[in-house]
Amino acid sequence: MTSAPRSRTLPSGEPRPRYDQDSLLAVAAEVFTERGYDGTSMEHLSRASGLSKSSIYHHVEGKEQLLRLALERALDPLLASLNEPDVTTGRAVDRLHHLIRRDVEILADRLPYVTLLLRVHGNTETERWALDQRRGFDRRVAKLVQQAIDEGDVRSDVDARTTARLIFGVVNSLIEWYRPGRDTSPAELADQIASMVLDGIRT
Amino acid sequence: MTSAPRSRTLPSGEPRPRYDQDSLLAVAAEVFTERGYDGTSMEHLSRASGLSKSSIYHHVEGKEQLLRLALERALDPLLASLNEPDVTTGRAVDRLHHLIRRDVEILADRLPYVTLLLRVHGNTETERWALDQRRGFDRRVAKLVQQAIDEGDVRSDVDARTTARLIFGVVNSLIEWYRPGRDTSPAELADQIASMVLDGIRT
DNA sequence: GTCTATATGTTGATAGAC
DNA sequence: GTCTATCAACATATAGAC
Repeated sequence: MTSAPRSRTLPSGEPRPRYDQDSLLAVAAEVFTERGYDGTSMEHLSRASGLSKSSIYHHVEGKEQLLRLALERALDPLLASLNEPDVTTGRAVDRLHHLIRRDVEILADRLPYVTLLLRVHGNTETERWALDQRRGFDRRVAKLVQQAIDEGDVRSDVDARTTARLIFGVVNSLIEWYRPGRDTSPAELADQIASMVLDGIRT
Repeated sequence: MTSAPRSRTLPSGEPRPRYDQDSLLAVAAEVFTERGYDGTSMEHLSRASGLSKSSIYHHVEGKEQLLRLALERALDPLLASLNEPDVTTGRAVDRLHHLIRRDVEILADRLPYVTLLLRVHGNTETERWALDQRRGFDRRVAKLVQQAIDEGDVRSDVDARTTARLIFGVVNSLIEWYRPGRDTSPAELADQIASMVLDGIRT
């Protein structure tokens, strides 16, 4: 698991992330991702982290808080991507292009966290919250696609909502097989995908 | 999938739901699909089916057998689609077109079963078996894409394996939102998707 | 901050009456 | 074929010593 420098003073604004909580979170995301949230017991997390079960409770309130923190690791950059300059200015089809590239990069960068996000079932309050955040994201992408259709750059024989869903169907499917390091670089992959997707949807 | 009571008329008194293995399976697939396999307890299945837990054990050996039967409902037609005449004769790009159309139809027809298949984590023997079947399917699709590249009909700047994965990334993402009846007809959807995908990957 | 030991509830599965 | 009652195993979480 990744280790982070511990004693550096961080810029104010966010509560100082605790080293132990962070590395525990990385382990938890990996195990949740592999076994599913429900299929993961505190015993599994204990073995994977090398901590006893009760020591884990020293760092986090419980299993569900680990889930929430891990999901935020995926949701924060994804939601932020919608507000980046490249995605908020210019022709809609170009903004869409940037968004696709950006989100492939985020997915590659935060793979276990995004994988977790995409596999969540609405069994707990935290899971339902995550699903709700995803829906909000999807809605905003659909709006962008609609704009691109209105501007005449994207085919209009398929409706915007469907097109938006298919686009992120492709992007999100990366979690099933993409492994940074082993496969193409994130930037190159992002180019290939954006190119294929746009060839498929353009007028 | 609706939890179908037996078609037979029941003896006098209350219309107690009677189940055979098939209708129980439909309920199980629905609940597994909604809550995840690990997140589903026999108690959940009991409530959803109207049977007591122990009555469920009269029909099936246990929870994992329900999973296996449900997964076969998805895997059988998917694997069979690879051997259909339209998919085994002619130019590779056309066979690919047929395969995409066919699998969108299968997905629409067996939605809860395919959804379950695509969400499985390798925690149990049955789950690992399903993952293995999926890998075999993917390999055969990748071969077909490679043929289409060799025949000059599909772009060669992205490798066959990646292209195959992206194609079924789109198709499989349907489980996230497609609902037969509410949305476009399966045939129409299959056309739209095949069209977009092929526009994206053709030379 | 870590551990062992344990409280308390839920799980998949079984026994046996009707 | 259905049910109620029950089990052993395992779940999340806590107590308290070091």
